[in-house]
Amino acid sequence: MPEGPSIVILKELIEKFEGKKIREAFGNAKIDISRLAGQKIIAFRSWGKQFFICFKDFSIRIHFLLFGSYSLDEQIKPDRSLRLALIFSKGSIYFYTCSVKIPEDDLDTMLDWKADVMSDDWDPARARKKLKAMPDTLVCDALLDQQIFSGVGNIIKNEVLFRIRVHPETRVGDLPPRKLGDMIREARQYSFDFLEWKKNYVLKKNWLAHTKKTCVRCSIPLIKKYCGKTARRTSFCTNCQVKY
DNA sequence: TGCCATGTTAAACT
DNA sequence: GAGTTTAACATGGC
Repeated sequence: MPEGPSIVILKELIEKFEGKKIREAFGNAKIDISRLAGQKIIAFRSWGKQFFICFKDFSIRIHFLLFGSYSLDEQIKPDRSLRLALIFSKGSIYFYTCSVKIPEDDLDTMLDWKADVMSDDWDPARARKKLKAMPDTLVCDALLDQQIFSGVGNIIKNEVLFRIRVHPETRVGDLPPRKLGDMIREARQYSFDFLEWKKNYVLKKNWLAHTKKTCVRCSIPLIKKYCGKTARRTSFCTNCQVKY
């Protein structure tokens, strides 16, 4: 569920509730749920893996972490921890096992919208600038940095590095400028491919490296290693992916 | 059945 | 205090 493209899918599915008034709200989220009833939803916004329900004077931030889920217009699913339910005169939204918060700060001051790889405001030059400032960081960690590539998760990381044929333990500063450009471009491009595949339920089928045992290019076994400071699972080919 | 995973935060350390 | 490591959270798929 949690990578950026999945949140974009949620945003599209939920759009019909924009401008609608909440009739009833409940759940075990640790926020003041009583203030929600009667509120009109001004907009839904997404920033990377974060999803925002915006009202006139405040907003709710939903983060699905690893196990979060949601359902629309359904009965509440049993045996799942219901964090927040929003009931409308026509339809409903249920959020399960996710983080629910009401941020103190204004979203536009809190978030760099140009860092969201799925956004129309995505700014690759800005990403490059941020990367230039951290030459010692490994590329596998850099791709997961939400301040640079908001929305990129572990799947996208693995697939991008395989696509651009770069070893995950390459230092950012050691990447040739062209490869750095490739990484920034593919972080966005793969996210959109992810979006289309996910919509068509063929995401897994299109994985080239993530969870794979052998290289689709040269057939040798892929390395599975928990790379970098983030120590997330990384699959890569020591033959096809160059360490600069 | 047990292990592991599309993630982040906060506490506990050095 | 900084930077780090560890624990916690919680569900479903293989």
